[in-house]
Amino acid sequence: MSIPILVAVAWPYASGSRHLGHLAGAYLPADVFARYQRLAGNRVLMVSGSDVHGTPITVRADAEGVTPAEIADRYHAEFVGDWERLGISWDLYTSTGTANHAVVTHDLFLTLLQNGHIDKRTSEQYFDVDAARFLPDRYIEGTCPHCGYTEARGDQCEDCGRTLDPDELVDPRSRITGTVPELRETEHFFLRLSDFGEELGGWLDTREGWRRHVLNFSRGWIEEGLQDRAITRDLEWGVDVPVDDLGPGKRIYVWFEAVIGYLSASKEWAQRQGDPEAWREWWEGDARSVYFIGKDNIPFHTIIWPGMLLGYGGLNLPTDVPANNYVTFKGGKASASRGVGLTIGEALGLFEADAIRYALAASLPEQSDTDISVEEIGRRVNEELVATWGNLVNRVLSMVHSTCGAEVPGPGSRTGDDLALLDRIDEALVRVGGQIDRVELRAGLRTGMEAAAAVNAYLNATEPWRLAKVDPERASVVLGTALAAVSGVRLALAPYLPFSSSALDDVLGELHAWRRIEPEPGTPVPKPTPLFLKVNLEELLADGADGGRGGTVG
RNA sequence: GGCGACGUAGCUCAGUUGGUGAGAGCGCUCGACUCAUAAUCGAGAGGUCGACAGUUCGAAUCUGUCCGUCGCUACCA
Repeated sequence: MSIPILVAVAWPYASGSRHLGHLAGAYLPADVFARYQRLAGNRVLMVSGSDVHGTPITVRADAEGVTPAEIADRYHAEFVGDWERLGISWDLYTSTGTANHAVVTHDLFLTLLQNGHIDKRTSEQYFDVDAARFLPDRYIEGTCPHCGYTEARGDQCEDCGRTLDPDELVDPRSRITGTVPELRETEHFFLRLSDFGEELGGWLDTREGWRRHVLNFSRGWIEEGLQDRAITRDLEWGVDVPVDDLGPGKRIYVWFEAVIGYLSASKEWAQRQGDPEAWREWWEGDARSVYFIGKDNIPFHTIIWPGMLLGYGGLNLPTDVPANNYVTFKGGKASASRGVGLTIGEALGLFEADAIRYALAASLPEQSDTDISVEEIGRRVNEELVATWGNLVNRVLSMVHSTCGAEVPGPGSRTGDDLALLDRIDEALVRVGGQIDRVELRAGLRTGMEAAAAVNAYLNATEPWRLAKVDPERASVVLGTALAAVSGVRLALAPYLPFSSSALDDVLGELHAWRRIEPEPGTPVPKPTPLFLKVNLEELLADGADGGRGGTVG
């Protein structure tokens, strides 16, 4: 039975490099899930893209003296390169800067407006007279009322860490002109989230299999009472507002617009397929939609986006939002800007892609935050990935090469022990499939590695290197069995380790289904090269690649 | 301050709705093997499950208090 499954993945913010925490939080788990579902025969649509709007990008652009588009383009290109090198298997990776995205955003906005879920309200905001524009919180500086820090921003004091409102600042001044801003009335559109509180609460109560921290967090939000939220801003950079009664200088705010990316990307994908209506298969009826995000994104995906979908009507709400917790580096929250943890690019300079994928998949913060370091990644790679799996492949292929005439042997007559091993592997495949389907990805990887260990144990028990001298026929059967078992383990690990998996295509055949395949007898088996490189930790650390200082900041 | 969590073997982490003697990987000790990237396999040692009090026939698992850690509380997403 083939099911349409939308794999919706958090939109990375194109304001700077993403780090391993982001990778472990959303992109890697989504990719493992999607790769498995495709092998299982389901119709996967995996989409995401770069989020290119919002204030931090304009702040960075101002600081560097370039346009926001240049910042967004730079990091979008970097992300695309990261995904390529990591093997993240998008059906479409786009951005929120496309014309299509604006069209879809306008459709959502206008429909919600027409349905009465968006209204217009007036508030007071700081206005820079010289620059003739309203100022986002981050564009206002002043003295922190709590600690006296003179460079505090309108949204937060970076010295004492407290969050602020701009009107709390002593001696506020504009970051653009340095003049004293004045409060002026401004109009903005608001999403009437409060319209959906009851319905969303009821919907959450029907969710089964959701992670506890995701449900707790979401219910907490609803119990506190949903606040209507402004969805436009006084900005020049963003999707424009599709009605003109607000006047110029207003844009749709990123959090409203970015989540729409899941839908606009699906539509863009359909258009590229030459079948503009094809997206409906994943958004209507009996489709599954699974949103892979970090925990900081939970309310946007369990409250706000579902609310928008309810208000729009006719589209599926998320089936599951298996949000991850954080990966910390030596106890500190990863942050590229503070030099804590490794960016994806830095990590790819130190480790092979599959090595990174393995180490992170083994440490995914599915239940609680997990801690990682360069040393820990290296240890996982050397003592688990290389020792258990890479070495198993190498020892089996080496023996087949040297004792089976350098080709895949026929099955021969397998004994009960041989068949028991293969049964064990097939059971593991069923288990791994179930675990990945439930997004228990660490457990699935563990199951796959245990299967590899079982093959190692089988070899130690049957000792084909000795049989080769006394009973070549039996040795051939054992090695053929071991190779068939390796074929199954390789499939179990394929969603996690796509590069090393496909490196075995020549000997073991290409993967097309979630079912162990018998290697084709007679297939040439050359002298193997190691599947993974061992990590030289001392060298890495001597080069200063310690992933930052770690520890806690602030 | 408010909110959400977390504190389980040396390290990193699992422990569904409370109930056979508390688990895994790695590390450590001992043993087997030597085909394989000094890799593998087996056995073992090691924890009063942060502290205190309570509910219960019975709690790592529920309640309260305390100590410690983290995240959120943004016109970041």
